[in-house]
Amino acid sequence: MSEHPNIQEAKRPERATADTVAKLAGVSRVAVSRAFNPHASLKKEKRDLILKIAKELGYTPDMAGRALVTRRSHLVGVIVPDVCSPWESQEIDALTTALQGEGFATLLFKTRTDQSMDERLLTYMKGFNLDSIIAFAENVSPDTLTHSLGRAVPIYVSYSEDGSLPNQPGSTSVFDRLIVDQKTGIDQAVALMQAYGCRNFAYLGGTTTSLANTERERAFKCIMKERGLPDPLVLQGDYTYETALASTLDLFKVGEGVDGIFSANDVGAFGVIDALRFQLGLRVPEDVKVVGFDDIAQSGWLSYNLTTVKIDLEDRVRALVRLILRRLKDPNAPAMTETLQTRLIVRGTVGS
Amino acid sequence: MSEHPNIQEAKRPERATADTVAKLAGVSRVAVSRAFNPHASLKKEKRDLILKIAKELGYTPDMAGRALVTRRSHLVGVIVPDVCSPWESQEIDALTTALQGEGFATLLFKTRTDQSMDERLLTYMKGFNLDSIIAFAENVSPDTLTHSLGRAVPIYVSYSEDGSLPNQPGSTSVFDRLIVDQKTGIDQAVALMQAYGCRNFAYLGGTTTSLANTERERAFKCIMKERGLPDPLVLQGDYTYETALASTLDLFKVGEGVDGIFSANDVGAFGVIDALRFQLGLRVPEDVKVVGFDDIAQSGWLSYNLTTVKIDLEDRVRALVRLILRRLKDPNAPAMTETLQTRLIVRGTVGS
DNA sequence: TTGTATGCGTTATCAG
DNA sequence: CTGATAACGCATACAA
Repeated sequence: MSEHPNIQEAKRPERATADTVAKLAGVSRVAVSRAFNPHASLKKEKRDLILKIAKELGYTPDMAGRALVTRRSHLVGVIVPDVCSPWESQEIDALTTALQGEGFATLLFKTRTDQSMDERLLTYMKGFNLDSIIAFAENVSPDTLTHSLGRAVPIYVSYSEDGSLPNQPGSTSVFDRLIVDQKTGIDQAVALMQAYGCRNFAYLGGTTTSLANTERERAFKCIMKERGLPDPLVLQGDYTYETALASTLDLFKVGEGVDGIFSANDVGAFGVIDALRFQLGLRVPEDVKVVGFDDIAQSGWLSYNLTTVKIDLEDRVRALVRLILRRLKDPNAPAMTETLQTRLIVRGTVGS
Repeated sequence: MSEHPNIQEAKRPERATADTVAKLAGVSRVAVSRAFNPHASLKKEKRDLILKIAKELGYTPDMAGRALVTRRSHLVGVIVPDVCSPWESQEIDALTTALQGEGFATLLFKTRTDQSMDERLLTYMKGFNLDSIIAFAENVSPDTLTHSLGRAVPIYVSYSEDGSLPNQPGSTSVFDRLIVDQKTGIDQAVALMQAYGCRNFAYLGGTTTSLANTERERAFKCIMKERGLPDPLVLQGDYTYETALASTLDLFKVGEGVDGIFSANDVGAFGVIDALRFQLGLRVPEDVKVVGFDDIAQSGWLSYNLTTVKIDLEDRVRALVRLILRRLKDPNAPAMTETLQTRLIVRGTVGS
């Protein structure tokens, strides 16, 4: 019926805009905006009408337009080296759920594990104007993050109370922290192994550049000393099953007599167990006792049934979300901190 | 030095904008825009100057502003019921990497598995103006997706060639599809089990509402018939380890004599194996042979060493990215399709 | 409570 | 090759 029918543009209809709704409702487009912002004042019946028409038209406020003026993107960036490692995927899962509940969407960024974080990814991320950033990758320093990202205050997960962080040259940048106190859980683990007669301990590490690993190793050695136990052997690792398996084979080729192995993560512990059982003909826990770290879902599976130090995932995610929300409420507040405890989950890989 | 020093605003500096760069470079802001769009024509030395100044100022084009006018958000939505299930986390990992390489960021959305997809999530997603959407969740129909989302053409993963899709009432909406031909792999699995003497088969399903499961079960039964084998017992499942374990216990409480179990996914197969070995005192593969589906990384672990039907993750992700890019190049193109093959990976859970 | 005017940061269009 | 101008969709300040 139109004078100039445009065949090409007929196919994919443009999204309804606030003006469309306003026209149909007989109000101004500001009223439409207000209808979608609960705190704005608008006569109830008018709001209801607008919302009804909006629903019919399938109208939703455009986040890009909104972000431009409110300076809030409702986007939270998550930087991970590996989405597919069980612990991280479980954390991302919980985090996404929690953030979604608060109206934020999770933007996933992957760093290449083998390579130091390049600037390109950071400037790329910056363009999205993230409201917050959580760095699970440990090869990117908070300084770099703070400096190269705009409004977002990064959240850094660290594993010791004394504020040690990578590459900080008298850093003045503000960032929030989640501190995991892993000493309690590790002490419980060592106590249990000791009670079951372990004398020769080995520590299977994660990636050497990893802060979590460095601090875990430090805490483990410290506790060994406190308990009057000899220094543990240290095995090279990288948090993967394959490396853990290989390292364990190496260990028993050379140094014999190890009867207790503490792994920096659960997946590594699985590799240790499989090497012992299927390649070395040793029994777990009778011959060698094994403890892991994380308490991922797979640790409860009967084939492994792993005794492990648990970081409570729900607690951890709640703490992260608290940090994000508080920071958004007051962008200029001083650095904030949350602390998390760990505890031992006793299953079948330490016993007699 | 300024006449009206503003103490409050001094703390968090505003992001540099195109105008800032333009002023310092002595050009118009359009030139700055062009400097960041490779296809735009701009004298080389001028572009270099702008890029250099931009780098010094830490300027990056704002995606929100850009999206507003280009109508491209560079955001790809991924809908998943569980990020933490191994197969999905591995797929998300690969997909994020691939998309990042093409300049897209991955936006993660979680659906509650136990509940049908509610409209709120969809309208919420719509606000982000996604360039594309990949639905790994199967409780949301492509019609709903197409209708309630704006420009984005959804990609649907289906498991049969005949176009069967959930809730399609003569659907006219356009959506692209990735079809997984699982029959080849399943046939190889049954052939192998048959060769090792399996006579009484059981099928452990995934979630009953899952399309993948429905088609997997149909294919399995069809192949059984083709090979002159009796109808398999069907066990209820939901893709989880725990349910698989419980279902297997139930199975051997009642119906004895099952000597071959095919699980709709690998994690389920792990549950089956653990139930057989640790709770029922049966040997795998000597007493019962087990085959899984997916070939997740954990299937190679020695404790399970699972024979399984593999979907090639890299192929799958490449196909998805191809679909996205082609659709963006031509938004009005007719529905597109990619097909994927499956094949058996032989390990230790079928043998003698 | 409501509407008008303005600006957020960018690119498309068009004129030079 | 370059610059001025308008537009994208929205929320805020201000005036009514």
